[in-house]
Amino acid sequence: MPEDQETTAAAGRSPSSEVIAQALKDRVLSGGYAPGQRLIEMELAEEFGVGRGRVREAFRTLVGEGLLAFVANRGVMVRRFTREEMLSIGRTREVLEGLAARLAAERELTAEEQAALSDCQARMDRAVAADDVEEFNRENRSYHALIAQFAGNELILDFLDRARVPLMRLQLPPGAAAESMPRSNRHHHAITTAILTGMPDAAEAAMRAHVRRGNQHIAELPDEDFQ
Amino acid sequence: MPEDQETTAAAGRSPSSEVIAQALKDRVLSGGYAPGQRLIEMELAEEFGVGRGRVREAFRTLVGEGLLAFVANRGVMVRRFTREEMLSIGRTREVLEGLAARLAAERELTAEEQAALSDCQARMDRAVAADDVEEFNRENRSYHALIAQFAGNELILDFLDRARVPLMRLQLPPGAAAESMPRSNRHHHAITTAILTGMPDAAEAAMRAHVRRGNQHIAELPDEDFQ
DNA sequence: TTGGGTCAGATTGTCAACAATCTTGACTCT
DNA sequence: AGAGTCAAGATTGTTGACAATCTGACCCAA
Repeated sequence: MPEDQETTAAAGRSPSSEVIAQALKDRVLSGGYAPGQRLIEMELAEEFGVGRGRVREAFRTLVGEGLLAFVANRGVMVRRFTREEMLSIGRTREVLEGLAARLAAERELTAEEQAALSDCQARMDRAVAADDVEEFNRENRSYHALIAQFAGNELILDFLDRARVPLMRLQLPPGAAAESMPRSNRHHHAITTAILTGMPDAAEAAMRAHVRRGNQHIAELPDEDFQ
Repeated sequence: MPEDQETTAAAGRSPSSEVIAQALKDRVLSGGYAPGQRLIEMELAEEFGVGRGRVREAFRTLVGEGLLAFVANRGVMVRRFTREEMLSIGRTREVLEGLAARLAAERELTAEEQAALSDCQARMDRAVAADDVEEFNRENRSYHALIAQFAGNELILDFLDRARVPLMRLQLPPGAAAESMPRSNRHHHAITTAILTGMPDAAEAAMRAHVRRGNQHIAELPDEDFQ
């Protein structure tokens, strides 16, 4: 991967441990690394053009954040989840996304924020009309990220990042398969309306129901999807 | 602190980075280190009898877990929270504790688990009757820990650990001051009953109300408590 | 006094070398 | 063939030494 080399190593001279941690985090969250994949200190040290110590420290940060798993004398690997764990995590995601929706509805959103939410909703509507699953998934991700951001609560953002890790493994946001796309978008409409009209209870309830429906989707996946 | 030296350094030969991280974590959570206090690599390296690298890696883990704050070229310090941050975190804690109560109520608790919960409740009752704030605080902590454990969801345990960090700073669980002790315990009774009788909705609602009331307490603290 | 400059000590940042451990594959013996 | 053994290579664990940076005290001039 030579172009990757250029973007990461050649850019700023000698990236700090934090920069490396962020780069690795992005790769894990975007699915660049597969779950269970082992990360080799030396390889990454060479790729980033630094000593092994810096890579080790980046590893430790990500272990603390729960993205990587550490085994003594074997190094780190991208954390892997069983179906039960994913369902547990999904349950947690349910209340956190619900809280984010509530907080967004409680806040006085700025005109720009309201527009951003409406625009995102409109793009999802178009994607559903065009039956474009890819586009819908993209916008769906933005939609949830937007709401979490509007909540204005740093910890929720952190926690949701972590709670979304296992979803990457399934490539697509749960419940966004072709058949469930229209239903998912109906949920979105209920949430969008509740937030824009300032109804916290309704926003939280709608979001929780929405996420719960997605988790149900995970429960129904065949065993093969979990190795 | 010479006796501390003995308990940590002299015990097992050369503690690993993880052991050091755990030891530091305990000190932060138990108030052994004050918020804002700077931790010096060399000091700790000598105390534990290891090189600086191991201490640095322990630091990085704790930064990832949100216990320590890192500043480039200045090292780490025990993380300090503003009142706003504490309220944001409290809000998150509200839904997480609520979910834990719900999951505990949804599960079929074993006889032992039911007894443990009842016993804890009884001890709190006695503490209230005896007007023993110290004892009530201790049992209150056990009570919440017990419920989180009964939820059987690893991630909630992790998240709640993190969300409870800023409370340590205030020495006592919020809402457990002498005057609010009876009210706090009335809440506990509602929660205990809902869990033992298998009423998830009631358990979650009661727990959320309980935690929210505690957060209100934080909002009313004088500015001096936040430095 | 006050503002700024500068220097020494303290502390963190970084690496490369060596030690310890694990993994792999070939080899042997039954 | 199968199981056990061993050695070589790969990878992680650890440290000490040196470089870079920050902090605070001191000094001097306006």
